[in-house]
Formats: sequence, structure tokens, C-alpha cells
Amino acid sequence: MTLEDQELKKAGLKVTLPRVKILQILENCSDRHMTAEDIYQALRDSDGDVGIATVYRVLTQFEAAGLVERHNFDNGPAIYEIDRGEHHDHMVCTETGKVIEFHDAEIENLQERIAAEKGYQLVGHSLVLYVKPNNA
Amino acid sequence: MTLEDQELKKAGLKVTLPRVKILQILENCSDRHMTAEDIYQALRDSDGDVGIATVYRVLTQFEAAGLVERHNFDNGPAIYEIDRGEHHDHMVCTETGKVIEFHDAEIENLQERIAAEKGYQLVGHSLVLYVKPNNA
DNA sequence: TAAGCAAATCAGAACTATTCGCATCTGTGG
DNA sequence: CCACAGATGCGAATAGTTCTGATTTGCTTA
Repeated sequence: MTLEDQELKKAGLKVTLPRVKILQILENCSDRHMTAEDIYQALRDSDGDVGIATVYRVLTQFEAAGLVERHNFDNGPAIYEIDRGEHHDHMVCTETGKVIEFHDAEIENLQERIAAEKGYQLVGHSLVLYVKPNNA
Repeated sequence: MTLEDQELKKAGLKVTLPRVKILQILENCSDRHMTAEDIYQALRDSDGDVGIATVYRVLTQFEAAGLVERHNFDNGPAIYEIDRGEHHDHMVCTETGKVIEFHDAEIENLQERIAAEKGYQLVGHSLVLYVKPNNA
């Protein structure tokens, strides 16, 4: 019974091979930001008998269970990352495609205030900064 | 020579029927936020001989010319709105789908600062607040 | 530790949003 | 008013994602 197995159990999901492998891939990937296709390729490279439909289904379940977060940058494919419970937003370099995480309490507060001013409660937000290196 | 015609000319685009009609629809729509499909339906309802491919092509050209802005909320279809030159972000009500515009100079400044702190220049951003009514 | 059953998976089809290719048509400058 | 570049319409193509239906797998209980 590995750590991954326990996480899955806790989330009320059956411990199956595809789910364990996908969780491991997400935990071990270097930049923490992968598309469904990236994960599918990683599976294919190692063993290779998990369908792309399963990758999507599992990711959706992981998201519902709070194990991963899904983000949509601009109009490209969605990217997934392990949810460590530390909320953050993203900065994407338009030259290199590099993704940088950041957190700013002040911005978070302002968002709450803006919603409140209009008579609403904030239930979520999506903030992506598109940036380029200083010397470009 | 209508106002729409002049805008098109100024943007270096031939003044064709589809372009004029699409511009009018965008200028006259009540909530200012339409999908390509919405526009296609509006055209269909009135006259009806503009293909969906043309709608997309024209919207893309309008965007390049700075006449309209395109936004992607979550994972749904893109929405388009006339660009009045007044930058703003969006708040989307998760109950009603209503789109509210807002602008906050402080948030804009913070974004610049965050990019600078990481050694980058801000070239753009996407901020969407997902909200629900206070009484829900 | 095998049987049974619900849940999960696979492959491929379907779907949504968007773009492309190409034959035809239409503004615009001369 | 003519010619030709540029625009359009249609249908096919694409990318990303979800659904379907038949088969398999993992938990439960005996």
C-alpha cells in the first residue's frame, strides 16, 4: 500500500493501475504542469496500454476529488498539476512557454473586494500573466 | 458611407456585406459579449447567407485590427466584444452566466510589479472572477 | 480464495470549437 | 465598367475532449 494508493482510497476512488500511474507521473514530473497528452505520452513511453479517454476521465475525477487542479491558458490545451493546497496563479513566458507560479495576497484581497462591491461572492478566479524576458 | 464602413476602411479591410453586418451586430448587441455562434445565429435570423467560417475569419481580422477583443472564459467558446479602448477584466456569474466588466488600477499595477520581480515584462494578462449572487 | 457485481477501462465513434482548401463571387482602383 | 486581388461559402479537416458499449478489474463476502 503506497502513498498514492492511500490518496486514492481517501478520495473514494478504486485503486487501479491507470490511476496510480497517472498520479505518479504528476508527482514526478519536473515542471509540475502537464497536458493530458503529455501524460498519455509518458504512459505510452513506459508501459503503454492506457487510452487517452481514460487519462481524461481520471484527471477529471482527480480534479473533482481535489487531487489536481486544471488550468486553461489562452486557447491551448488544459494543463494539470498536483494540488498541494497552496493556491497560486500563473505567469507564462510568451517566448519560452515557461510557466512560473506566484502568489500575491493583495491581489487576492482586491478580487474579493471587487466581487463584493458588485454584490457578489467570489467563488473562484483565473489569473494568467503573459510575460516576456526583460532583454527581449 | 456609414460609420462602420469608415472603421473598416481605416483598418485596411474591404467593405463587404458580412463585415459590415457583423460589426453592426457587435455594436448593437445588448450585453456586448457574444460567441461566434451567437453572431452566426443573429445573421441567420436576419438575412442568412454568411458561413460560420466567415464569421470566424472576420472576427479574427477584427481582432488583429484592434476593432474587437477576444476572451476565453474557462473552457467554453471564445467571446467577442467591441474594443472601446477602455481596458477591463471580467466577472462571470456562475448562476446566471451574466458577464460584468470591471477595472481596477491597483490590480493592474500589482501585475506589472509581480512580472518585474521575476525578471519579466508584462505583455498581457487574463483575469476572470467567477462569482455567485450574495443570496445564493 | 473464488464468485459476483459494481466500477473502471479500452477502442473507437462522436462532439464542439475552430481553421483550412478551393472554387466562386465581389469590391475597388484604374 | 473591367480586371484582379481579396473575400466568401461550403465542406472537409483538425484539435481537444467526451461519450458509448462491450469487456475487464478490483473490492466484498462467503
